Amino acid sequence: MAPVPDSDFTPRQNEVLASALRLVVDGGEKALTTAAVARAANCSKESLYRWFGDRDGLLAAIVAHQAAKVRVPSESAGKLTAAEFRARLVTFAEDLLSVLAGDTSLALNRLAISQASREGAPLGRLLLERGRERISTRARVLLEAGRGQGYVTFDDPTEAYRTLYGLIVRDAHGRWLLGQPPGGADADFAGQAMRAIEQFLTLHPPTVTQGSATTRD
Amino acid sequence: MAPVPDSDFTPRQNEVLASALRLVVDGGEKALTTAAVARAANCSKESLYRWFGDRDGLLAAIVAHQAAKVRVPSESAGKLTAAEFRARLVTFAEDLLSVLAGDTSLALNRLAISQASREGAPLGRLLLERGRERISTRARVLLEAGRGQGYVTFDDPTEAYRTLYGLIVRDAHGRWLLGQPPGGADADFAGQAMRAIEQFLTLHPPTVTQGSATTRD
DNA sequence: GCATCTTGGTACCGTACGGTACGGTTCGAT
DNA sequence: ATCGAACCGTACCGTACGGTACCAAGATGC
Repeated sequence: MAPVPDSDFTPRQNEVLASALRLVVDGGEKALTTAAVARAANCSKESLYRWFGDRDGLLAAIVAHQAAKVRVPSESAGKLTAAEFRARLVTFAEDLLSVLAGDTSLALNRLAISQASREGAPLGRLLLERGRERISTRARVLLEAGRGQGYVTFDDPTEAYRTLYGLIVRDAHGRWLLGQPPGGADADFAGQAMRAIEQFLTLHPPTVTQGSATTRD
Repeated sequence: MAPVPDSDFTPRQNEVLASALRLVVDGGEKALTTAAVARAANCSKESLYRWFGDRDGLLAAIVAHQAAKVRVPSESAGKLTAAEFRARLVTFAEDLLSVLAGDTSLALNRLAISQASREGAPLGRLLLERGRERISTRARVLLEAGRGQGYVTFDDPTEAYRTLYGLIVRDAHGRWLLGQPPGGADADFAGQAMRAIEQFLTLHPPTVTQGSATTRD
């Protein structure tokens, strides 16, 4: 039961964390004062401190709370045709762009980045381990499945994933983080995703030419 | 002569801004209090406010000050051989990685990102316009010169540049911003640069096979 | 009814920081 | 020599925020 305990937080605490997340998404870190959280969540500051220790603990809890609900479709990827494999890649790319462009992702990344100068950078590491690492794992599983079928070629899955990431995201994430809204060509996630996969498969071509369903442009 | 007026700041003011930059590089935004700046720069808070208006003005001045000293090698790129063109691309890639991994770049990007939630996000726009835009312009000039000679193929220079950026930087900048130090394979800027250019030229191959100095694998 | 626990609400404290005022000093202009 | 501007150093003020203490209300057990 408890398919995923969300985190080690009680329902009430998760409720409070959701409120806090709303605050930080809307107003940035500056808006995330303990008093504001208490008011927004209808709880007392004393409870906040009892549950999360201090403000940093609250921040960490917010990140953990959100990271816990990053559900990876698990992919399974038992047996795929070449076209299915390609479609999975495109879907992954679209998902990645959607997530990175989302309000919560941007807000949490900004939060973690702004705290990254502090020694240890626990928030950044949390985000890397529970966010990016999960996503990259999903992609690597998919890539290795494709390689097993000869749909794609590479030596190091991590290296291949990083190239894939670069082709999908390019400089968009950086621009979004700096406040430039996803407009213009950015917004066409589907088109960006297809282009990226096209390029990726050009760099890591299949060993067997099967189907060649994709028309070059 | 004042080879470049740095900005519209007096030498003394630039000196103060340099001190402030040191502060923010070392200790993050939290360390950048007006009192600390005044102490580090041996100037009075009153002067800070007279010169820069308020704290936000100071932040903007710091960004402008640093952006002003981003010197682009201008490239000129009059007539290049294929090998020279390729070498220029590799150099650009190495420069880009070096800059992005540098302390000041990371500190200023963190600063601008942490303020990006504020409406208008003036710091982020400043960084985009005076930092990234300058760099991308340099790259686009180079790319168009290469296209003129048939060393590379693309339709839209901006699109091509973004792909180039993605292949060079991949997810490294994001990881660095989150506090993960440039270690392991990341640190090999030269190797990363060569790989990226190799991949880029594979995606945007020359129209004329001249020299073919690079062994494709 | 009574004790105990948890939680919400409010008041409070200490501090840190943005911003201002003022005295003293240097330095160039006249 | 004198004036005035710019500037440094410091003291000061108001506020906002992190963190704590205290009290009231409901729940639970006996």
